Amino acid sequence: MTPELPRRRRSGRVTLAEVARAAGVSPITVSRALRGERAVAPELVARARAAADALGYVPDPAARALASHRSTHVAVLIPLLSNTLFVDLLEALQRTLRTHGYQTLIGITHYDPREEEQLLREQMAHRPAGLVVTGFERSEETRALIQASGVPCVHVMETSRAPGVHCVGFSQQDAGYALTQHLLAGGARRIAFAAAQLDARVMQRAEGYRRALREAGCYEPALEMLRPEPSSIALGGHMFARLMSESAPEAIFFCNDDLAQGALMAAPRLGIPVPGQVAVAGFNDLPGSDQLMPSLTSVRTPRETIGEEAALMLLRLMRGEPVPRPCVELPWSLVVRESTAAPHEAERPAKAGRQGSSKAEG
Amino acid sequence: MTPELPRRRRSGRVTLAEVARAAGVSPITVSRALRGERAVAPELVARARAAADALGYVPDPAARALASHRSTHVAVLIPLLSNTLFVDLLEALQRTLRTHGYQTLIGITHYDPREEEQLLREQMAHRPAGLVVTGFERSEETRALIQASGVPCVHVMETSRAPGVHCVGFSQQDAGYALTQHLLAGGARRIAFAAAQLDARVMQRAEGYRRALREAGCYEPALEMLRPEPSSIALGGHMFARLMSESAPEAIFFCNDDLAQGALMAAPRLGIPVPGQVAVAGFNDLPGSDQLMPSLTSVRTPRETIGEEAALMLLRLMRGEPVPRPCVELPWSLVVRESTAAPHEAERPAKAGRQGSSKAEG
DNA sequence: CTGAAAGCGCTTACAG
DNA sequence: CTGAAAGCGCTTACAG
Repeated sequence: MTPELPRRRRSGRVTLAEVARAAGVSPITVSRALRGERAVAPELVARARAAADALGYVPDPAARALASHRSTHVAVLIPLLSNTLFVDLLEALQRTLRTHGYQTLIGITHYDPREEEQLLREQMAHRPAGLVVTGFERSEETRALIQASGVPCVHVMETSRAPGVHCVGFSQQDAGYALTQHLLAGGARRIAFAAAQLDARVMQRAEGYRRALREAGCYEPALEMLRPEPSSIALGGHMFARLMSESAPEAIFFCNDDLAQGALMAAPRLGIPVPGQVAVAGFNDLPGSDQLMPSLTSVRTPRETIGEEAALMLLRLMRGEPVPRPCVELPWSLVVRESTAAPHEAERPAKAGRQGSSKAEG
Repeated sequence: MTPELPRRRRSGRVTLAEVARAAGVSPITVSRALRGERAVAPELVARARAAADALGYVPDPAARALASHRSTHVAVLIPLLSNTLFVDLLEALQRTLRTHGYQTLIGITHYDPREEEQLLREQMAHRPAGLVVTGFERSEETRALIQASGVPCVHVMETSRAPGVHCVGFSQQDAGYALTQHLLAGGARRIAFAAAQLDARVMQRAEGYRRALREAGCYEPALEMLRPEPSSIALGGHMFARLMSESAPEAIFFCNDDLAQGALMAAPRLGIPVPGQVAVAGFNDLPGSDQLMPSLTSVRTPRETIGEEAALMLLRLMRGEPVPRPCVELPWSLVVRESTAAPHEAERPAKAGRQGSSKAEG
């Protein structure tokens, strides 16, 4: 007959106190031993670890967060999940953070500053240990919220040398410049820039495009087609059709592979040979770009590495460790494929040169 | 001169006690009022709300979780994020849960039962209020873990009438059957089934395919090409090339649009007219399938609705409310496009029939 | 290097 | 319908 104990509110999980009792030390010592904090006598660390393992102890994140004012959550704000670019970034980020005991909370902003602000407010209520945000374009309120919170924050995809800013990205402008130079090298002079969404990164690519064309003395503002709506494969097809009928450029730099893929899919319907009549290039090198006919020239962006590096930087910040370089700029590479082959190349059998790619440092 | 108070560990946030003081009631009453629990006098509810708003009170999720043994986190386990299918599901899920005050923690299993188990263990440590898992295929340990935890769980993408099981999905088999019937109706007899990944849902589509062909008296096991590796656009191209050279079927049912898109992209390189020589169909209707040339016949799957319905079901379970139907089966629709056009249709101008789609209930 | 006390901010369980 | 007390499981801040 088990005695009727006073009603408890225990959750059934093994607690630190139980581990301490088993190990024959105080709960605080177990806490310190398990967290690797301070100098605890090696022997006690071993005893604490053994007892914790034996009992299957799992620290309670809620109790930990309440007592320490810091959770093991990292809030991540990205514009979209329906773009492989951000999925790759997120997977790398999440994998790296998880290895170090942190959970990732994802907020999807849909490129809307107010949505971003709302998401951030909600996430801040959960006392995240760290924060990852996309780029630098956001509302003043959001910026102030981040600043005032004191939560370590890493910016991804773009770079900035501003003091106090932590970021991991690459030079969108340099990549846009290099891609445009590649188109110029193919002999094109009338080169269009076709973009949608028009976020900061897209506009930085546009700047690279302009710089290259100005240097070559053939910048024509009329050859820019800038559309504010979300980017999509279908939109790429429409933009391609309009561009070809209205200004018939010799080459088109689409601000991302979604649009460029749409152009390549629309081309046979429109009876426009690519690259025979017009060269086409994209950006980000998304799945499918290497398989289309013709295969698509693009810029391979280092999103996995950005995710990994950003996670590592944030881990240092969250632990209060010094960060060697607050601004990490990563290399990208130009991937040259059939869609921008020079005329004489285009006449070769379709398969030739498909795997060709040249690298350029960002 | 501010008096030197004893060092506190306050986090700076507004607490329930402060709201209570401002409202002139006890903290418990404010707690109850804000949570809408029990019958609190309407006047006190109003006072509590007003005070909370005035002070900008945000409940501390960690304290709440610690005291109540339940968090506001919902753990979601999905195989991948690099497939629009799951992204659409997840976005709907997250949007609906967020509206009701729940956060979503995403775990990506990569179709690996051990990874799923590991992720679940980590997430369970955070006392999730609810759980969403993909399908029914998992390790016995994982199943036991879910069962023993007592955490409400909803299964998505597939359905099961097993007692005690909560699920939202559609009949993968019926959809596979209907798609195969469509191919038969186009006059094809030698119809191949080409699949990768081979998860439970893919094999249910295969069952639908087999059922339809057996009924028509033309099932040939040799026309099934089942590959265990992950599905991709490139793999679809390879499988298409092999199928056409080895068994030259009249139609191919690819288990998903990734593979089918790869086939459509490879076809012109291989000089194989689609649908002239072979009809091609996919599954899930992913972005790009309507833009390719020829556009791709597929099955539009109700992933957004699944996400929404699963979230609503889980909300009821988490609140302890009765669930009207524990197994929700949603309709899908057949989207007929150019890639399976009958011979006489294929000769019409390419644009004809592109937007055509017929609906069938699942 | 180790520990007893107090506290994090909430909710449960019990009274009234 | 309302509240005083106790407790959730951990860590901080202070001593020794």
